[in-house]
Formats: sequence, C-alpha cells, structure tokens
Amino acid sequence: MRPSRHADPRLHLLQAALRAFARRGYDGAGMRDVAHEADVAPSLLYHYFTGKEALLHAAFQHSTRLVLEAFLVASAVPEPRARLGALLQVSARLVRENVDFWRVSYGVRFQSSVLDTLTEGVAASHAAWLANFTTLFRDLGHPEPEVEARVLFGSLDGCFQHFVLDPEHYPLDAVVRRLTLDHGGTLPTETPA
Amino acid sequence: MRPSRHADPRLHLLQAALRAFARRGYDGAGMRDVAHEADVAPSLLYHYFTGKEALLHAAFQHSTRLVLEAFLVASAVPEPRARLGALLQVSARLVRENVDFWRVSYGVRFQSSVLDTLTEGVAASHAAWLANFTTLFRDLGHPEPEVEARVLFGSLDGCFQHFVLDPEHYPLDAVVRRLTLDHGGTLPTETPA
Amino acid sequence: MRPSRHADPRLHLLQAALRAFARRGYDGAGMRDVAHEADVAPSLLYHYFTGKEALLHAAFQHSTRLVLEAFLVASAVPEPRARLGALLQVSARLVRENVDFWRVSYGVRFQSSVLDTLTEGVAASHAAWLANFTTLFRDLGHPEPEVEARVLFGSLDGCFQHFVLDPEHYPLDAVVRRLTLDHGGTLPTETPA
Amino acid sequence: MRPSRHADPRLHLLQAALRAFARRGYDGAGMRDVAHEADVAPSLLYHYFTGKEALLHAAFQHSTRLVLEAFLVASAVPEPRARLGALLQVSARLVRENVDFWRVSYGVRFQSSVLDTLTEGVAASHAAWLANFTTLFRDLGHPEPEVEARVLFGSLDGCFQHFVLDPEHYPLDAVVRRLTLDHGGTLPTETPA
DNA sequence: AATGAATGAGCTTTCATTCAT
DNA sequence: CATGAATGAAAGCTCATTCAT
Repeated sequence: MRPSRHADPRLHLLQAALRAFARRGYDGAGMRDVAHEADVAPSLLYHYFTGKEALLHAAFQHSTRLVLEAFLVASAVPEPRARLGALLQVSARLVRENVDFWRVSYGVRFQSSVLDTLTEGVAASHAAWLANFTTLFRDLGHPEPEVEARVLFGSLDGCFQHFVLDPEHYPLDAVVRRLTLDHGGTLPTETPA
Repeated sequence: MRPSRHADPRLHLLQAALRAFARRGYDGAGMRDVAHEADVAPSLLYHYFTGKEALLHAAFQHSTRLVLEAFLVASAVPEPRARLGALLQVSARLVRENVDFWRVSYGVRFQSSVLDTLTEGVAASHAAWLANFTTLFRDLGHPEPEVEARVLFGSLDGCFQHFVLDPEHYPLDAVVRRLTLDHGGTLPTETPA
Repeated sequence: MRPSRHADPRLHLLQAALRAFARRGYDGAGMRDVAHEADVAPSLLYHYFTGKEALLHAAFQHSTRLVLEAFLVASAVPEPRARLGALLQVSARLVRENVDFWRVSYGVRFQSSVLDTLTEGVAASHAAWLANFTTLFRDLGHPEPEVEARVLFGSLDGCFQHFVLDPEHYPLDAVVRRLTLDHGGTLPTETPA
Repeated sequence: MRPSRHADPRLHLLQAALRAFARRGYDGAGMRDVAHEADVAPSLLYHYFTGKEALLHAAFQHSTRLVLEAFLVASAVPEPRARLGALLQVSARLVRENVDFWRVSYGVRFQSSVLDTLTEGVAASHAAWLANFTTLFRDLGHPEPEVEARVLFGSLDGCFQHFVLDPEHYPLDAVVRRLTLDHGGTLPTETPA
C-alpha cells in the first residue's frame, strides 16, 4: 500500500526545487535546501537530475510548457482588442498560479552565470511576446506599434514582478484591467462558473 | 606625487563591487571577483568594510543617495503634468547613468537572504514612489489614483529593467516619452546644449 | 567486509581531535590538523560536528563521562582514609589513560574565548572535587577541611599537569603515594593480577 | 611638555601584550588585540619588536627577570626550614603581583607551537626549582628528597594556577601556610610595616 | 615615533557532487 | 529507490606582517 513515497517523484522534486529557488534565489539556495524542501536526502536529487543546473533547467522547462500552452489559446482569439484582453487575463492567471516559477524566473535574470544556458529560451520567449504585441498593435493601427509593444511588455513585466513580490496585497486584477483598457483592449466577459 | 594608489580608495572599491555584483549577481560574485575588479587583494576589502554584506550596503547607500538627490529636484516641479514628465525623464537619466546599480538592485530583489537587511530602504523607496505618483494622479483628477500609480510604477520598473538587460538596443527615450503621454504628462522641453 | 572505513567514525574523529588539540592546543590546531590526524578530508568533520567548537565539546563530553563514571566507584568507598587512597589512585589511572584529554583540558583553561562555553562543566567538576575532598577531610576531623581540600586539589592538579607534560619520565606513582600518605590516606592494597 | 605618549613605550607595549595574552591566550590574542590594549596602531608593535613571537619572548624575559631576582634573596636564607618558608612566601607574592604573566605562562605550556622557542628557559626554570627543593629536602634529612621536591613543586604549581584562575576568591595565604607547614617549613614572621 | 594602506597565507566553513551499500 | 559516508574546490574572512609616508 505504499509503493513509493510520491506518485511522481520527479515532479515532486521539481516543485520542491522551484520553491527553494523562489525563496532564496538560485545561487542562494543549495541542493541541501532543495532536498530539505522535498524531504529527501540530497543525494537522491542526483538520481533524477544531472546536477543543480539540470534541476533548474528541468523546472524551467516544465513550467514554461504550462505557460506556453495557455498562451496559445489566448493568442488564437481573432479580434485584436479581445485578443489583447485575453492575453493579459491569461498572463495574470498564470502568474498567480505559478508564483514560485515567476519569482525564480525574475531572480535568475540577473545571474549571468546561469542565464547563459537559459538565454536561448528566455530570449525566444521575450521575442515572442514582443512580436505578438507588435502584430497586435499594428492590427489596431497604432502609429508606433513596436514602441507600444515594448511599453506594454515592460508594464506587464513590472507589474507582475511587483505582484510576485507581495502577492497578498497587490491589486493584480485592477492593474491588469487598467492596462488592458489603456492599451485599447476589451475586458473579457466574466466566465460564469 | 602618488600619495596612494587611488584618490578615494573606498569609492574605488564601492564601484568595483557594484560592477562585480552587476555582472554576476550578489550571490554569484565572490569577494575575489570584487577584489579582482578593483585590482586589489581580497583582504583589502575588509580594511574598509566589515564583510560582503556591508559592502553591498555601502554601495547601495552611496548610489541611493545620488538617486534621491536627483529626484528631489524633479519632485519640486509644481504643475502636475510637467512634474510627471520631469520625474520620468530624470528617472530615465538616472537609470542610464547607473546601470550597474540598477542591475544589482533588480537582482537582489529576489534573494531574501540579503534583502532582509535591505528591506527597510527598498520598501521605503517603493512606498515613496507610490505615494508620489498617487498624489500626482489625484492632483490630475484621476478616478483611481492608486491603481494608476501602481500601473505607472510597475511600467517604469519593468521598462527600466528591460533597458538594463540590454542597454545597447533598448529604445529607452521613446518608451519613456510614450509612458509620459499615456499617463497624462507633458514632455519636458529639450534643454538646448 | 569493510562496511565503512571505521567501525565508529564519530569516535574515530573525536579521538583524532583530542590528539590534535593535545599536541598543538585548541587554538593552535586547525581543522586541517584534526582531519589529517584522522586521515580524512576536513569537510568530513562537518558531517559529524557543527564546527570546531562543537568538536571540542563533543570530545570533552565523551571523555568527561568516562572520567565521572570511574570516580563514582571510588567515591563510594565508605571508610574515609581508604576512600582518599582510592580516589587518588583512580585519578592517577585516569590521567595516565587519557593523557590527551588531560592535556587539552589544561591547555583550554586559559583560553577564555572557548572556555566560556565550557565553563559550566569545568566549574561544576572543580566544585565537585572540592566538595568531595572537603567532606572527606571533615570526616577525618581535620581542623581546616576546606583549606586542606584546596591544597590537595591543587597538588593533584599540579602534579598531574607535570606528569602530562612529560609522561615518560614523571614518577607519578611515587608522587601519588606520597600525596596519599601526606594527607592521611591509606594506600590501596595491590590488586594481584 | 608631551615628549612622547609614554615614558617607556616599549614597557607599555610589553604590559599590554601580557594583558592581551593573559586574557585570550597567546594563540587566541592577535596583534590587533595587543595594539588595542596598548591603544596604538598594530604596525607600531613592529617598530619595537620583530613580530608576535618576539613580543612574547620579550614579555617573558622581562617578567622572568623580576621573578628570578626576587628568588635569589629567598634562596639565600641559610636555615633550611626558614628557607622553605621564605621561598613559598616569595612565590606567592610574585604570583599575586604578576597574575598576567603567570596566566600567560600557564597557558603557553600546552601550545608546543610556541613552546619550542621558550622551552629552554622554561625547562631550566623547572629544573632549578626542582634542584632547589631537592637540596632543601636533603638538607632536612628527608628519605625521598626528589619525590618530595616533585610533590611540593607540583603542589605549588597547581595551587598557584587555581589562584590565578580566580584571584578574587582563592585563599592563597592560607594555602601557602598549610603547604609550608606540611613540608616541614617554618612560617616567616610578619614583617611589621 | 607612529600610522594607514596594502598584502599573502591560511583559517573555518559550505557547497555540489560521487559512491558503496 | 534511497541513503549516509566521503571528498575537492572554493567561499568568506582573519591574521601577521610590510611599507611609504
């Protein structure tokens, strides 16, 4: 009746790693912390992952996939104004549901030691956002679609970061609503439960 | 004619520390890196600072003072729309002139190990920005001055961060101009050289 | 057939620590010396002990227990003169069998940096000796039992110290015999093998 | 009117060193501590002494000379029983008046790192004591003069050490009186002021 | 006589990692 | 699958010491 301690041990470790990295930063958290967070011995981590960096990569890959999938849906909305609203709403949900991942993500941005290996993915993601928004603003007939895209991307990033720093008190919904309207989007109608 | 190796050794070390921390992150950069950056022996750092954390603190304090002084001027502009424009313009200049400090600042946000000791200053600074903007938007008769303040603060923070990540290519001026106008500010007239 | 390098690794390290501290003093001996003495890597010490001071504590605790147990037997002798003889004989045996511990103990007495944390145990031990002897001399009807106790305690301590400084040549048995008789004790009969 | 900070700067430093070494042990006290105790900059110490070890040597030499001079007087008493009394009385006075020196002396005994260079002096001193006492007990017709000498020397050393560990409370006079009588000496008559 | 700047060697300790079991 | 024993490298830091002034 106790075939193993966890249904999916690998996933369990990934989540623990995300929590540990979120709490103390990637450099600041040690394998010990991760192991402790997962309630296993440090050496077990090496059974599932090549090393610390591999752990980070795996955690990123896992979370990134979740994020991208959710985005594809929102990106598919045909009408530009509604699409903008949908994108922002989905983003907010993702951040709220993956605070740890977002924290790690933001923290790792400024540690080039590790970023080098992640650069591709992150840069690609950034570029995708920008391209997405640029297209959108061009569709809306905006005079400077690229600048506007940069502004919106930066704004989102900044506000999400502030949210992630204090999820309890930050008025994320109000802020996202405002951003949506400011940039010409339409608010998605409430999905009645 | 060479009374000491550097005119102000303490300042020299502080700047080196800022560079090193900016490049590899606070946790990622070792005292050795800092010392190497300053071209001195690591032990000399302990002649001027109690330890690594004290070094960070001192660097922060030094840079923070520079920043605050510059802000006081911009905050003094009486007319709200012009004040907003001035604040954003000054911010942009400060970021551009202190990229290292900003990088460290952003990187350290997510390393609670160290942030604990810095929290006071950072939190106070955040609060000051928010209060500043809130007042401003209230003066402008904005319906939700607090939300708008959060949005502007987040937007600035995010865009500055993007700039700091790639100072060579980021269109900082255009973005700041857009943000200024979007939030009801007026662009400061060019100071002719 | 070699389940681990040592049967009881912790004990092995404790003994090595005692040897190293005995040879160069607590401050003088580095963790490196201890590790070298135990023929392990320095980092292994931290697997078993929190740090250098904890190592000293553990070694003390281990040896102290051995000593106290042996004393309880001798203290139980009912007749005072025989008890005195037994106590001194046992003490001598303990010193001879734990020269390292005694050396460390004597050396550490004058390093208040470390003594602070050891004070309780040492002070208690001193007090116990004194109380023990005082009672004994009172039983023997000595006019100044407390002074006599101090004298005997000091004498023992001093002679043991001289022995420990040169175990090869010091006539410990003769000295202890003399001390026993001088203070009114009776020599224990030789235990025939 | 202020030709120099201290009448004899060298002596001032020696005393400071003795205090520092007495407080934290030779290994435990750093040149910084010594300098701080003397209220000078560490580098000044090197103006008067070659290094740390030289400082210890000089301090020892200085104190040793004081001690030896005092002993010569007591050793000159012709009658053996009175000589014993005089020696013990003088010893007690010396210990009381040079607690710091004695503490350092006792502490250094178990730090062979430094003892090597001091060995000669200390060993010679030990031998002198022993020879002194042996002669004395032979003069008194003692059956085992060498053992008795060892006992007395050890007793003195131990009791002095206990005194030095707690000068405030230790009944040094009573103990020395007892030791004098126990070993067949006569108490010196009080020197009326 | 006296100091502060500066250093190299070494200290205690932590970390990521390996391996036998 | 899971662990504890064990390690080499490097971290932050201290120390005795030198030197120009």
